[in-house]
Parts: sequence; C-alpha cells; structure tokens
Amino acid sequence: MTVYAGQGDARRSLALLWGAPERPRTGRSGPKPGLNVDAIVSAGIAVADAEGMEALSMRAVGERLGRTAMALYTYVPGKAELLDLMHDRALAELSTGLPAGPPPADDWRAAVTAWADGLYACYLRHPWMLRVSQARPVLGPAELATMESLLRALRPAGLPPRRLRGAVAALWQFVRGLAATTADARAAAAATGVTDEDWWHDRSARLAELAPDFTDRFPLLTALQSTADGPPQDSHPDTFRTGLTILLDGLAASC
Amino acid sequence: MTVYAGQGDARRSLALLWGAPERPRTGRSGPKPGLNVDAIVSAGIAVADAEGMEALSMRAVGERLGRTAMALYTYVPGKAELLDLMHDRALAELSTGLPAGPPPADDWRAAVTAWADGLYACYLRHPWMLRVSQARPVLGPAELATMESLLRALRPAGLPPRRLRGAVAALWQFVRGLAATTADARAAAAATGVTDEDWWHDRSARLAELAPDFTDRFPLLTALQSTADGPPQDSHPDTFRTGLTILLDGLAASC
DNA sequence: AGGCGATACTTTACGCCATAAGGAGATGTC
DNA sequence: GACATCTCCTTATGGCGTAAAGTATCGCCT
Repeated sequence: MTVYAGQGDARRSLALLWGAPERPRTGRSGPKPGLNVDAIVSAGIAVADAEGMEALSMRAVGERLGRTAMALYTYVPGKAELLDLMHDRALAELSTGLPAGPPPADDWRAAVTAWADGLYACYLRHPWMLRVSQARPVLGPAELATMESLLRALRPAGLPPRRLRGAVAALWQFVRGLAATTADARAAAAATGVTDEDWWHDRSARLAELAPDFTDRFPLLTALQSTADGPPQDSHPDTFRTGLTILLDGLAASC
Repeated sequence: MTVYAGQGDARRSLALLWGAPERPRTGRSGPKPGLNVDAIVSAGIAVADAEGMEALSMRAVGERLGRTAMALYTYVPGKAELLDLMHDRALAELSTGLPAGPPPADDWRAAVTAWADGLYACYLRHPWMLRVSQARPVLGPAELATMESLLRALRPAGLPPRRLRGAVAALWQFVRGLAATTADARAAAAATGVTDEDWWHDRSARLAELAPDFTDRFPLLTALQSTADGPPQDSHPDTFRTGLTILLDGLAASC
C-alpha cells in the first residue's frame, strides 16, 4: 500500500514540522509528558526501517515506546502527520552528513551527481519514504533544504530560469523512481528469498511458455535483454549512472 | 497508501495476465460461472477510477458486480493479483489508441514525445496506477508492449546499447513521477475544494510565519518562486515539457 | 430417474487497522 | 483540600483481506 501523507491538517502538520513553539510550560497542571514528538518520530522510523511501511501502525509505534496506540494522539494529530514528520526527518540526513564547507567550485556535474547519489542512498536506507505521496510537498525544512541544495548545485550550469523547474523535476523524479525500483526489487528478494537473477530467470521461462511468439512480438526487448551482460541482476547501479549521465548531458545542452 | 502488487503468486498472476487457457469447459459440472476475470478487472478499474485507490476493496468490487467480496476469489487469487491485472489492462489503452500504421519516419524526438504524452495521459486518467509498485514489473503483455514501443521510438536515435537501459529508466520514471505529482495535486484539490493556487498561497503565508528567516535560509528557492509567472498553479504541463526537452537533449548528446 | 461430485457463491469469523469517546489517575495552581 | 488540566488507558465503531465452512445449483454417470 502506498500511504498518503500531506493529507493531514495542514496547520498542525506544518507547525510540527517547523518545530512550532510549544505552549508555555509554566502554569500547566497535569502529569508531565512522558513522550515527545521527536521520540515518536524516531520510533516510527525505526519501525518502518525494520519492518517496512506495511508494518507501520500506530500500535507498533506505541508498543516500541511502551505505550498504547492512543497515547500517541496526545502528541500527533494522526498517522498522516506522523508520516510527514518521519519523511522530513529522514530527508534531514542529507544535509547533516554533508561537508559544511563552501560549494565545490564550479563543477556542477559533480555537484549534481553528489546530490543525486546522496538522495538515492537516503531512499534506499529508508525505502518507506518512497511510499509517501509527493504532490503538494510537505514543505518541511529538510525537504526545502534538499531542494535548495540541488538548486545550489545547478547554479553554475547557468540554466535559464524557465527551465529550472523542469530540470529539478526530471532529476528528482529520476532519482526517486530508480530508488523505488531498486528498493522494491530488494524487498521482494528479501521477502521471498529468491534472488533477482533467479526471479528473472523464472519469469522469463514462464513467459516463453505462455507467449511462444514472444521474440516476434517484442523483438527490441528481446535484443535488449540479450545485449546486456547477462540478466539484469544488479543492473540498477549501472542504470542509475547512465540515466544520470543522460540527464546531465541534457542540462548541459540547455545552456 | 501505496499498494503492493506483483507480490501475488507469480504463477497464477502471470497466467491470468497472459490469458492462460482456461480449464476445458467440457465435462464440468456445477453452476455456470456468472462472472469472469475480465468483468472483475473492469469493475475494479471502475471503482478505482471513480473513488480512488483507497476505496478499492474486494467488497466494493464485488458489490459493483452484485456479489459479495468472497465471490471474487473464485476467479482471482487475491487483491494483489487483481491489481496486477488492472494495471496491465489500463496500460493497454496506450496501444489500442495508436495508429496502426508504420512508425513515423525517423523523427525520434517526436516519437518519444508522443510516447511520453500518451503514458502521462494514461496515468492521469487512472491515477491509482501510480500507487502500484513498479519493481519486479508485472510483465503483463501491455507493460511489455509499452516498453517495446518506447524502444521502437528510440531506435532512430541510435543510442549505444549500454545506454539504452538508463535512457528507458530516465524517461519512464520522469513521466511516472511527474504524473504522480500532477495527479496528487489534482486529488488534493478535489478532496479539499482548495485550488492549487490557494493552497500554495496558504502554505507560503504560514511558512513565512513559522520560519521568518525563510528567504535567508532558502535564497535560491525564493528566487525560483518569484521568477515564475506567479504561483505554480498549473505549472505541471510546463514542467513536463521542459523536463522532457532536457531528457531528449541528453539523449541526443549520447549519440 | 436418481444420485453424486464439482462448482459458484454466501455467511460467518478472525485478526488486523485508525481513531472517536470517555474514564482513571497524576500533577499542578488556587 | 478543591479543582482544573493533562497524560494515558480502556472500550467501541466501522473498516479491511481472506480463511473456513455451509448452501444451492448444475452436469455427468449409472
């Protein structure tokens, strides 16, 4: 299941994302909070990382914190908002790991490549991120910072402003899409215990059985499959590299 | 929620996709089937088109056919397989609508653009497709045909085989990713009754409130936002166009 | 003609899910 | 000490996919 996010109460969600000032602690009665938003977000990420998005339930998160599911609702309006927070927190790994120094000269190709590599790796560390809806972006600080850093990397390329939006979209979607493919393949391999290679072999055999005219109907596909050095096992890094090169070439051509 | 597919029993799924020969009808007792796989797939698509992926339940599909949810299990192993079938059926719209004539000369840019436009439109007609997992592709006939037709469009470009995989991935992921963004924006607008423009306005205002140092922290983003002709309302077609141009330029540069 | 096995479909049930509603106990201010 | 407030719990509602088992219907065979 893909999980919707960015669907929650916009006001509360944004406030939580940007660390809105909590209500003043003075003059409040009642027991002290035993939990906090950060801890809940961390627990959520831990669950999702370890057991995947489909295992991420309010119960599971609560359990990890020694609480019931309902306890979380004191701190977070609902699951959608929790997802927003998790997504932005995970994305924040990108900026924290980076060198704080000045941007690396004018080599924008290297800079964009580094950006793409970082994002790709982040998605693969947290595959559940790929199941969070992307439209109407959550607009958390980390998401905006990631965008800003891509723009910074692209700056020396001198793209005309009109093209910038398209460039950003193409790059981001490519990284995200390829990460999704890679992540899903890994997940499937892990779940079924079948390697990618075996799986393709199996499917190919069955396809040949079900569609005897396969090579006639899909000649170019057949050719593609045979030109590559063997089955597409672990072809993902390669595909990522060449796709990115194509994108960079396209950017270069755009002035 | 993103919905997993391609997770079902591979054997039955593939057989259904490729229209495996049903067991011989002669010599079978029992009541005649009142349903068939095609009808179920159509009903599923109707439900998903009309009410979105989150409303697609076995109960809902059964109801549309005047049956209970459990009746479907006579024809289809489970929900995952039904999703696979729905996805491939929807993708089949691409090839049925096309001119049957020979490929259009050597203008590969036009051909690829046509392919991308068609796929983009298909995704927007059936936004639920974007919530179907993409790794370990289902390998239904329509999916393979779509791939084949992209390869056919790309052929005159004369890409070296080593680059083909990356090119296909970059194009497909870009189209899919941008379609997802567009579709989600539309869905959110429809659900909340807030136009994209209003929504952005609202969020911008709140962002400025929550992060007063916004323009300092994100100077390039701020610049990007102001260069565009107004808010990004309906900027999707534009973004799609320019992103695609960049990709095509990149392909051209790759020989 | 009658019976029997296969098949289509239903009902029921199980264990999940998110979360609404309301209550219990702890903690602070007055 | 009274009371308001806050955390966290229990319970309940209405959903989900689907396992299991029951019922009704049909076709073949004796």
